[in-house]
Amino acid sequence: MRVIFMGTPDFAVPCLERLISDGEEVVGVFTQPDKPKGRGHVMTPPPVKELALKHDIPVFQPTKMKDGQAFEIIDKLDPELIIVVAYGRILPKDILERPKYGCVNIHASLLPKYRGAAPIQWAVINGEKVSGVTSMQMSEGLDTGDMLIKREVEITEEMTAGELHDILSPLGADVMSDTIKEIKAGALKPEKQNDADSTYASMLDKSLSPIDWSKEASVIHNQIRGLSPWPTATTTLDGKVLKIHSSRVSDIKGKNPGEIIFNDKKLVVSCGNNTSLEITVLQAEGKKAMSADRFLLGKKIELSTVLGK
RNA sequence: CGCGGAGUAGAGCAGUUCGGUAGCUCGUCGGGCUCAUAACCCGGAGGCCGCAGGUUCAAAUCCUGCCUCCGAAA
Repeated sequence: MRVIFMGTPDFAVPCLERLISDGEEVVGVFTQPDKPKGRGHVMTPPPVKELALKHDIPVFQPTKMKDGQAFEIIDKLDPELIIVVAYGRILPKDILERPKYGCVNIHASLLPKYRGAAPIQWAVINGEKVSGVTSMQMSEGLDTGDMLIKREVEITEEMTAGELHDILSPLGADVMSDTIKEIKAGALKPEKQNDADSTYASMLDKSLSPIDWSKEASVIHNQIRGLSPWPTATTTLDGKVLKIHSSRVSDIKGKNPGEIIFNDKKLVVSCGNNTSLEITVLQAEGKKAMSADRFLLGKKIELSTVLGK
């Protein structure tokens, strides 16, 4: 089948790989423009672009989708189907309707929950026990299209958003592959989303990072793993920012929120409602991430020190 | 030329301001104590102080260049 692939970050890479290995005719790849990245602000192509170039697939990186130029390109490529995975752009109606089989999106949540930009992270932050991948027939709204295939995975207590990402990303490729098979077979039964049940997962930013130690330990734990590896939960110690990468709910009885109540090989912090949280992996300014016991070897933290102030 | 921080024993750090014998915590190895231990006591090994050059009687420390890592930028 003649397919155009649209996607940008790592999450989308397994899908493009699968399209290629499934033998689909990928006639073009759309991805976000290169951006300055890393130290020295080196212009870096998105992961999807690198893969596409490796396979000599034409790459397009328009800055606008609505000015008609994108449509023109797509019209010439004459695709039967467009697959969209974490592309990061809204497609106008004329593009959505151009391919014979329309546009299919692979979304990293169980729709209609967690529509939007950061479904994986918000599922973890909210302490969900399950997540998954949904493929849908795209419509004009944001992630509102009819659902085609849905697959679930469990979110465990200690799982981070990064780990869930790495599970859902290849699962997305499976769902995509199956969806295309069924399109060919004409076997799909699109299911409408119940808008009343929908929730929206907005883009993450650093304003979500600071930890409020007066919240319960489990809530903070979810925040920490949901914001890992980016933008990461943070607190402060001696006026310096500490990134908290990983934690565990402790059964020690908490006292004043933010207070260190255990500093021997383990680092345990009081949280709200007499709960407490063990910090297991953290990162000081200018340093690499390290386990709490190693951090304590070089930095003595007195009991009753209060974090976040 | 984008900006900020950092490289010292296997790990995490101090020492650098003001040049003068390489330190701490932990690990590791050996011994001791103990019913026993991840606990406690004694002892040992382990370092081109990121690399290269310069200044100096003398450089981890001051100067110059380079390398690597982290942050910032989503």
